[in-house]
Amino acid sequence: MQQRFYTITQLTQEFAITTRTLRFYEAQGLLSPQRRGRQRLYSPADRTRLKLILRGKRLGFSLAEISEMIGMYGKAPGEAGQLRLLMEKITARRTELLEKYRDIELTLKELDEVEAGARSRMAEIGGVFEDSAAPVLREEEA
DNA sequence: CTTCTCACA
DNA sequence: TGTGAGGA
Repeated sequence: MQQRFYTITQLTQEFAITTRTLRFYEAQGLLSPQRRGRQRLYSPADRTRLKLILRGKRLGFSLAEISEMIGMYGKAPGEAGQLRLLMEKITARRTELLEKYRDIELTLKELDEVEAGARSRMAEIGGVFEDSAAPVLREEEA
């Protein structure tokens, strides 16, 4: 293998993270770049690990979970065990998200009810809302 | 610029 | 799960 390395700043620029984040991941045991003197040198493998970490983060996994998932590389249960763990994590994460989703739906429904109450009360006292004719807009997030 | 530690949300 | 500060 040709040893091409990345410096900490190269990685921070490539992945839009800070040096402190990278060092933090290292302190948490998720990365272990080699050193040239006191400087960190990240191998292509380290870079790949970092990608995995960031992907895990996007999916909402904790660093501990991510560490658990990618950390068992070449360990006892092997790849099959690793994949099983991943499946478990995915199921758990989906359940968690669906639960939140239901909570949000409930809250939205309650907001509608409160709003309806406010509107009818306003009508009773003969007042008018500024936007009484405007449709309720709900923008989706990107 | 890099490194580290400590406090803090 | 990181950030801010301050020093080397």
